[in-house]
Amino acid sequence: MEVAREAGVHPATASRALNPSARGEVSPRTVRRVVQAAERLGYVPNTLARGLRTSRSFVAALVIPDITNSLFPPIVRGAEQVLSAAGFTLVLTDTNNDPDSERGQIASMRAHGVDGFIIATARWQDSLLDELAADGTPTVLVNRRTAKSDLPFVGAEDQDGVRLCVDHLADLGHRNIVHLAGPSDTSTGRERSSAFRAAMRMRQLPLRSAILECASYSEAAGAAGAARLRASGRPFSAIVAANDLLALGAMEQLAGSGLQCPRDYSITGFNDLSFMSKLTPALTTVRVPLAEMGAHAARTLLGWIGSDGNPTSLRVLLPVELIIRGTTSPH
Amino acid sequence: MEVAREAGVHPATASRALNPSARGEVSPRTVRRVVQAAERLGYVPNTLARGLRTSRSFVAALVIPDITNSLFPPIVRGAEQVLSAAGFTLVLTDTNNDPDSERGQIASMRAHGVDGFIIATARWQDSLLDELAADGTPTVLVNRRTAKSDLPFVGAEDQDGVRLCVDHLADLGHRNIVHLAGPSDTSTGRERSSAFRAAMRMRQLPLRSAILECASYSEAAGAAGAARLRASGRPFSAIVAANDLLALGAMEQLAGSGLQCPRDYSITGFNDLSFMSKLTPALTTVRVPLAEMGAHAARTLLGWIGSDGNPTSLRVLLPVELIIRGTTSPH
DNA sequence: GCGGCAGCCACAATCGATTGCGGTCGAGCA
DNA sequence: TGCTCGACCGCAATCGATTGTGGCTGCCGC
Repeated sequence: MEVAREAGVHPATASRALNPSARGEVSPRTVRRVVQAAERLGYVPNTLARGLRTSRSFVAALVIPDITNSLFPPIVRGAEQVLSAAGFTLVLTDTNNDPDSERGQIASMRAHGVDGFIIATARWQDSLLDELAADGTPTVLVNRRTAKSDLPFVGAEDQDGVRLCVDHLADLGHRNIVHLAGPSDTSTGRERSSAFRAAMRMRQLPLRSAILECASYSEAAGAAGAARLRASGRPFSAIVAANDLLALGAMEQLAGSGLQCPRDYSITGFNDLSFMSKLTPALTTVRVPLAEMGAHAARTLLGWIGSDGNPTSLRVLLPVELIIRGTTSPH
Repeated sequence: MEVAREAGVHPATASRALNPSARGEVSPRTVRRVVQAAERLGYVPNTLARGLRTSRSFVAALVIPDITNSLFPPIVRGAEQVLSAAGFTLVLTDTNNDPDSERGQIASMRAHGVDGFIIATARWQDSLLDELAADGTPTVLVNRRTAKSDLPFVGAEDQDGVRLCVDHLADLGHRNIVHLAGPSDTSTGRERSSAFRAAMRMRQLPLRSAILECASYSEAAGAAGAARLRASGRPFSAIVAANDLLALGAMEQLAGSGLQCPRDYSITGFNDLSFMSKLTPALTTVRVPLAEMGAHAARTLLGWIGSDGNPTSLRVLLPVELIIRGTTSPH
């Protein structure tokens, strides 16, 4: 406020004049003087000083494993838009899939007085998140969640998505459907695979050795999974991959051993990353409203921060949609 | 330091004990007591308070136009890794391609006491950046630069890239090569198009109505450019697009009027976004070391911040590489 | 035995904004 | 005229860390 002392008033008065909710305690004439002085000096309040006094920094942190994975940019964008519209600043941290560096980053963010976290890196057992939940730091999980669901979570209707895939393939006449599952230390891996099991049972299709868990959500892991599938000799005419990258890796691997999609087998992905529609054949996949997820997570966080109390909703699952393209065909 | 007063010493002493460079002024015994007390309490220094006193926040801001454009995530990642290794925090802001919101975001960042900026949204005439340059805020431009080059810039050898494309096409026998240029309010648009002109002249190829400027770097603008090219009746057998998205849009548009690539024409892109190698036909394009660009920009910024003086290098251009794939063929 | 020096630490100011409390002044009323 | 009340504003503490200055203690040398 040193600057606005240019108006010839006490910093306390200037502070009140500039603060809409305390402006009533200052005469309109003084308010005018202060506002004009502030404009003249191009005054920007020092958020650090304010944060120090009020312990509110209007900063929210978004923690993601790898920004170069096309899954995350839409989430980031959705969150950014909501947050900046609410006057919040987004700090992004990319943990590089490394729990240790995640720990460090989150500690650093807290030292910076961040008001809350949106976390997209949750593992199924995640002690770090348990700690955050325990000490009441406003934290919202997005895309993945932890086993204990004591933190609000914004995700997608994974179960629906997988069922749509299985039904679609079954309707096309496929019976030997296998699932390239995601890692079991992620909620998406677990839930999509259990949804696969349920959907297959519903259709009375064979489940024996129909699920292969992949080590990570990457093309390399998808290729490795497909290689294991081939090596096992297990007959299959269709694959439900737990996400798009696994599907891509599997297709590449199978192409290497002469299997063409959709001539020799069908495959579905999950997430509908950008460019999936540009591939040849274009990938049949489940579209997830990623930007909405980010935006909704941000809104949930803002609600929590604003209420000073507990979060409002504990779990929100956004609807998904099956996008049928070229990688699925009748059997 | 209230917390470390648990050690029974004055906060000033604790501060010095915890500060490696001032530790000499405190007896080893006291240092040990303070360090132990800090560990016991799980002390994390309050960066706000520190920043308030020292006017150094160890935060750097990265300003990008649209995180969902695959061009930017690698840059973000490269910068993030360098910054967090140096103990800095990255705050990301997505301006949504809107200069007004960019102004607001940057003002907000400065209020937060950010130590410096990395900016990927530079326009050719950019008053906002002129202001930043004028008042000495550490700022590094990445990918694009402004007309006045008073700010350090980290980019790619665009000239080389375009020349490689033209030479490659000319070597394949193409003579009627046209350029889908980027917007002229970006440095990349201007420089790639002037490089195109130079390369064509070098090869003694016809330049008449060979350059079509696109309104933005998007698929839609690329499609519009291709439509204009068709409508003009200008003969062509090859296109040098100013970036991958323009190439994609053009290919889609031309496919709509029956022209197949590479049967009927060849085309090259620029940047080598992820998934460009997965298309059919896979895009021949210029690979730009995006992550390196981000990392180098971050290092340049850190150098500036650390030196308290002026930036070291004013312009760095990283080498590019032509990746020949399926969209170019002999004529 | 006393002056001086150095090592170690405490005091207090500072960064910029917020906020409870108290003081001043003018108006209204008896 | 004197008292009260309320509007308005200033004082000073506070948030947590940093840092220049000064004071205390103990040891050394003369």
